Order: sequence, then C-alpha cells, then structure tokens
Amino acid sequence: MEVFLKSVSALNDETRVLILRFLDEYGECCVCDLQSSLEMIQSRLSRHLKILKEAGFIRVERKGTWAYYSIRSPLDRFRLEALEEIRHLSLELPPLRKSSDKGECSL
Amino acid sequence: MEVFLKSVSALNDETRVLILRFLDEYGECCVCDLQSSLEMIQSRLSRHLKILKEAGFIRVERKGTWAYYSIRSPLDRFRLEALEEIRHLSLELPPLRKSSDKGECSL
DNA sequence: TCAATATATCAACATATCTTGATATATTAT
DNA sequence: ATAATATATCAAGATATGTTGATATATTGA
Repeated sequence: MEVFLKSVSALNDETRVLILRFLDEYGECCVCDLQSSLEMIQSRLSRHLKILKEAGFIRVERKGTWAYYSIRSPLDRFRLEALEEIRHLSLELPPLRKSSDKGECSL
Repeated sequence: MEVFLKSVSALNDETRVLILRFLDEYGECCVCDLQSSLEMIQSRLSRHLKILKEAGFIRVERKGTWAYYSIRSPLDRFRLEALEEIRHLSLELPPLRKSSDKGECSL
C-alpha cells in the first residue's frame, strides 16, 4: 500500500506531471536545464525531483556538481501506464533550453 | 490534465483504495453494507464514494433510499491498470457484511 | 584555501484534504 | 401528514502538501 500510494501521490501534482512529460520528451536533463526550460525556481524543482525519484519514476546521475535526471527504465506496468497517460495529455510543453551544454547555467 | 489529476487524486487515499478493492472483491454494495463491513461512519464513506464516482471509478444505482455502488465498467486502460495494481496489494480486506439484505441496516 | 556554481534542505506561510458530528434531503411505511 | 431510515452535505478543526526565500552542502577551478 505504501509504495502504491507513494507512486500515486507523486503523480498527484501538475508540476510533477509536467516534469515527467518533459523528461519523457527530451530525455536526460540537469536541474538547471529544467529551471530555464520550465521557468521554475530551483528549490521548487529540487523538491519535486526528489519526490519523483523516491516514487520510482526518475533516476539521477551525478556528474560533478550537476545532477542529471531522466525517466527510470525499466518502469513497472502501472508507472508505465501512468506515463503513457501523461504522454497523451494535451499540455503545453515548453521548448528545451539546454543551458548546461553551453556553460551558461547561471541561474 | 484535469481529468487525469482527478483520477490520480482519487487514488491518493488509503480509505478510497480500500473501498475500491472491497467493491472489486465483493461487487455491488450499498452504503450501509460498506459502513458495517469497513466500520466507517457514514459521512466519511459518503464523501469518499462521491470522490471515486466523480473520478470515474465507480457508479451508483439508486433503489429507493438505498444507493448501490459498484466498480464502473468498462474502465479505461489507466483506471483498469490502477485497479489491477490495487488488486495485488496485500491489504487486509474485511469480510462482507450484507446488512442491506436482512433489513438490519440500522446504523 | 577561497570563490563560484549547482543542487539540496529548511522555515514560514498558504492552500488543500481528511475526519467527525450535526444537519439536510429524500424515500418508505404507518 | 408524520415518523423512521438511508444517504448527502456542511462546518470546524487537524494534518498534509506546495511555494518561496534563505541557508547549507558539495564540487570545481584559481
């Protein structure tokens, strides 16, 4: 029950659904990429990424000070179906701003 | 997004997960059956049943003063997968107490 | 070591959700 | 019409969750 509710409550937020959809669309991103792309302040993103990670939806790979987040793979049936559902939502997905590549990550 | 979040937030509660599992296991029940079986006060049940209904998981059929709730059918893929997930949770399912049949519904 | 940068966590406040007991509504039987 | 019963809704309080700005931690480079 705990694990199920953790998954479900992770999905129960518009911000986190957007983050999932964004990572699903564009692949691995570091926090500052997400900041510039989604126009969210860092503490807010960090919080939601942690929740999504602990719910088993995403993984993080650290490279130096950067933290690269991506959809975890493989996903179990339920999480996969949730992701599929999210994929078909008509939400406005902002374009990817890869500030990490260009060393212009100064947010 | 709204519809998705409505489904998800309906799932995001231990009480409602139990109600879903219960209806899935035992089929159609009226509110007083649920009261006596799940040992919950009536206003609490009524609230959660409403949320589950509005989220598309259950339906209600009125017969006189009784309201019979059951899992809605057909369910879409996501809701069905959620139900399947719930089916495999190891939760303590109390036995069915069909007080409605015997006219002993006096809670 | 020190400064700069990326990320994580904390504290305070605002908002949402759950629980309970009280009340309202609706149907049935007398 | 009145009483009894089943269900729904409301109000108030308690708990959980989200947002923000400030601070902490950790890594890199000078």
